Amino acid sequence: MDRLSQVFAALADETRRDMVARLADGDATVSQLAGSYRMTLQAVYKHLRVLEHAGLVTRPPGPQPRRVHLEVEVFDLMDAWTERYRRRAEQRYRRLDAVLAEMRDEESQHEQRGGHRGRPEDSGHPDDS
Amino acid sequence: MDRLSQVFAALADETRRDMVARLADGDATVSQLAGSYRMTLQAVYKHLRVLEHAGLVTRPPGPQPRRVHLEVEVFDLMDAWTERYRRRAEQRYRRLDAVLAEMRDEESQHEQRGGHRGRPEDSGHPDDS
DNA sequence: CACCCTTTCAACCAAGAGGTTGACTACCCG
DNA sequence: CGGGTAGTCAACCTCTTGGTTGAAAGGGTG
Repeated sequence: MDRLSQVFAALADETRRDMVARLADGDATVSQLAGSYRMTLQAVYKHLRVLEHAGLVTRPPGPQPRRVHLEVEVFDLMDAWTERYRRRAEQRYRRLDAVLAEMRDEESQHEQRGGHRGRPEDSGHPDDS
Repeated sequence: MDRLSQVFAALADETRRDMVARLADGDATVSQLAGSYRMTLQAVYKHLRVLEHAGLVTRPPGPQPRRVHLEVEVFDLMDAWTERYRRRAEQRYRRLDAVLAEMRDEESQHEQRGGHRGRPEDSGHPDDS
């Protein structure tokens, strides 16, 4: 499972998102966190491990009450991904607008002509995910 | 399952993320999409339904080759969420920096004094996810 | 109408995720 | 050293997920 999948999967769970929210206000220990949820400590611990494997959270080793720390930089990963495709889609819209504008221009130049219904499709996409 | 969970869960799958990438370059039909993956058309269709339920994709009803359309606005939902907690964590850092600076100041004012090791913890968090 | 292509539904299966209980390890403090 | 608290591991259960095959609708076009 690649990194991005792990991050998205980690945040797809409401409990884990709530933990992130909780940790944004300050580090906490496993048992402190467990106090907030109606499930066993072990279940909370499992959630924590998911967040940890996704890199959303770190637990610097040390003395007994180990504190869980949120690593917000991981959000940048998601942002980069979404931004990439948001941008592409927007560019496509702009291109489409341009094409439509062009068609309008042509139509108004030589008024009334046959219906040209060519679909500008089928441009092979370069297959990067 | 709430909306945000659906969106994150939808994007937690590599195949579905690739579909989003593919659709960012233009709408496509189910069978066109299916051509790109080494799984049955029905499996692709299932993925599409997940994306659709998450609101990441729409399929305006109409004549037979139904085209799948990407709805990038949904990304705003995720952005809003991440931004919220990123901001909180940053504010917390700033506050921590301020506290540390203050401690340094006090120390340098009346040089050498007893160790005051009060942990500024336990501020009840307002429990919103 | 009959055909063909696209889309959709349904039943089934293997693997994974979220949760539980129970036991075991690690550390701190008296 | 002994006990208590915090953290961890492991086995088990159930429900969901990603995938399969097989079959049924939908809807243009000859």
